[in-house]
Amino acid sequence: MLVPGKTSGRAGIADVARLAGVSIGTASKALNDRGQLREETRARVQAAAEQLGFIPSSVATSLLTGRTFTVGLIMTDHHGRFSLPVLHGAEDALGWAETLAFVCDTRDDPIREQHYVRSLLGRRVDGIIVAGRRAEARPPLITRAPVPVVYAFARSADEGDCSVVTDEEGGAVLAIEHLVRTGRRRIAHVTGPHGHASAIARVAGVSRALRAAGLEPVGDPWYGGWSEVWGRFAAAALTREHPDVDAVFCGSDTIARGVADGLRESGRRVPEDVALVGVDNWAPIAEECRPPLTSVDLNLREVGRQAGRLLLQAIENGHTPGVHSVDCQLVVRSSSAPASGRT
Amino acid sequence: MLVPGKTSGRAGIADVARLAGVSIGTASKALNDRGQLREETRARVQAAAEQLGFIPSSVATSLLTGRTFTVGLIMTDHHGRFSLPVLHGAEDALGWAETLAFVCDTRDDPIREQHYVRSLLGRRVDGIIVAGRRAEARPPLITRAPVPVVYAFARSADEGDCSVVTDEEGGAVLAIEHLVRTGRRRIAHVTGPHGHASAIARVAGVSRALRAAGLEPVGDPWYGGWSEVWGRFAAAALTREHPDVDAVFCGSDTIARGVADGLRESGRRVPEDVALVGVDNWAPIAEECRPPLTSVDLNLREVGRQAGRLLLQAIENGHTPGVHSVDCQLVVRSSSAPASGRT
DNA sequence: TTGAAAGCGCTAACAA
DNA sequence: TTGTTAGCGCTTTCAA
Repeated sequence: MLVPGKTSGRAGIADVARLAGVSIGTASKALNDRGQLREETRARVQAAAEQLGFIPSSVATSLLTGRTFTVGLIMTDHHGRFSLPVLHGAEDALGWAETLAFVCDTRDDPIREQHYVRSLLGRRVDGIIVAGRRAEARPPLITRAPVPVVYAFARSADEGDCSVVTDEEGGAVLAIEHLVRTGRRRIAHVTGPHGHASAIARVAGVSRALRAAGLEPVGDPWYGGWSEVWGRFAAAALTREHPDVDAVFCGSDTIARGVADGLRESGRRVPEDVALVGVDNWAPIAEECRPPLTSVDLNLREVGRQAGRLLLQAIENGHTPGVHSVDCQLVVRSSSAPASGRT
Repeated sequence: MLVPGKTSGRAGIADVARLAGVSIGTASKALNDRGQLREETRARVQAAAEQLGFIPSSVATSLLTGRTFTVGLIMTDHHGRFSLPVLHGAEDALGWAETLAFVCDTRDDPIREQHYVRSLLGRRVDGIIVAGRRAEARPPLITRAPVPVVYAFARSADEGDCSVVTDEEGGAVLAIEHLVRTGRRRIAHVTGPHGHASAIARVAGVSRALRAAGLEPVGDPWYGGWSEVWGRFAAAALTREHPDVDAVFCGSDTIARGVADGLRESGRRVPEDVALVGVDNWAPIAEECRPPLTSVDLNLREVGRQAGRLLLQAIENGHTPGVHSVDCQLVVRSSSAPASGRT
């Protein structure tokens, strides 16, 4: 089955050495700028390598050094809305092709996850990033990994692990502060399912920020789904029950878009009568919203960047346990423009 | 810099052999079910491996066999709407962790692409999948790769390469046929920018299907952008210029959603007065559309699956040049329900 | 300044 | 049935 020595047509260092008329060891030194070599020799070897299109096999050096400059990125989020930005951030931190990432989509299946982890370990990855799909804590990897693991976005339920998360509560605070600063006083909160970790965190942030501003909430938080339908429904009910509402903070851009449509259809103008802020800053929704939606960006890319950085650090200098939190960022669009001259 | 022999705490086959009281060679045979061994020995070795949590280093076997069971997946599509399904399909074909994929996002930067390719080649990937972002042909990889390359979604401009694409023209035909079959006769086509490959292919499909049905197009194709704003604008203009229009085929779900809103706001009911079909079957848009949108699915996952399959085939049995086309699939939702009893 | 040789973890011939 | 050895492609001592 295994045919040894299937050295493809690729040039090896032996070919380079032969072409340059030096020994393999000398060629190695020349190519890696190590040791003491005559400049002429070095140049000759490099020219030979160039000519042959020599690309050193990192398989060989990995075997030698025990390091592969390779990590695993496990994503559980099938459509990638959350995992992709994390991947991009990780790529930033991993130095654009310095270290490469094996991406594994587990489809939320623990069996598959285990498979992937084993496979990654067999490939001797230097570390693993686990990118979750939601803000809930997730169970740690089943397989005990002999390499560092960093959880991104969804933190590990094990406090001894290293996780990077988004400060969702802080994001809500940002949103409310923005609304207050732009003159809104009657602020409602429409969010996703009751009991959902993100919803809980944001509700906490809303309360905190409203209290700090000396404002009463407009009714209880409105729990529902993450859909536009829910947003439209909530908008209708909200204007009926609290006709004086002048701002709505929504648990997601999707909800916010529904609220925007719902408000418009019940005769309220956005942002003149009611300001709107969503969460996710998901371009296809936020930018197509009428009007374009002010939104809290979860800064997932930065989460990925941090995760990558912490992973490299763990690989080089050991574990950094704990939950590392990344701030959200408010992206202002027209849906929250001040009603009048109030600033 | 390179510290040789940094054998981490991981168990190696030598440890397994020692624990089982056999030689390394014997341990290898036992673990790989090769050679003739006493059953008892095999079991003892396997137990030892189990106990030590031994996972064989594929780095070593890769060096030996010249095959890494690893591929590169280059994506140029930053938000992953097109590349992710391709990745998932590829994972299907690559046998869920049998072969692992390094995912590289080039951000459409040729320099970065070159970097990644070199890095992949250094890691001795068995092959490369290049997942494009649009239906336009793309220039082939700059670096001549000594391994098979398959282009997915965006085909290579070089006909000698192997590409897997979606049959966009066929998708348009599917849409028109569906509309005709459900009794529509005055069918308009609103699409993206003039000159865009996808738009061109779809326009061709529309003409073909209309001609086959013996119908006249309702005016020329409406070229614009891929946005909802364009859809809304087009809907208004369309109903003004062609009040008898009873169906609109849109170049994307986003456009279709704009058209849906535009129609509703000019007093047309969807689907009672006007049926609507989009392209992409992008859940967050198609499902949130009012009403939920019938859409042509590009079958990107199947594109990825094919690409993976062709790549493996190329790795094992050599190159399969040419453009391989995958059919689209119509996903029917309420936006195209028959107006009355006509079937 | 260069070459020769050992060895990374493992498999597969060959020897015992 | 088991052990020994060579070697995959490279880096790095150490000797020349």
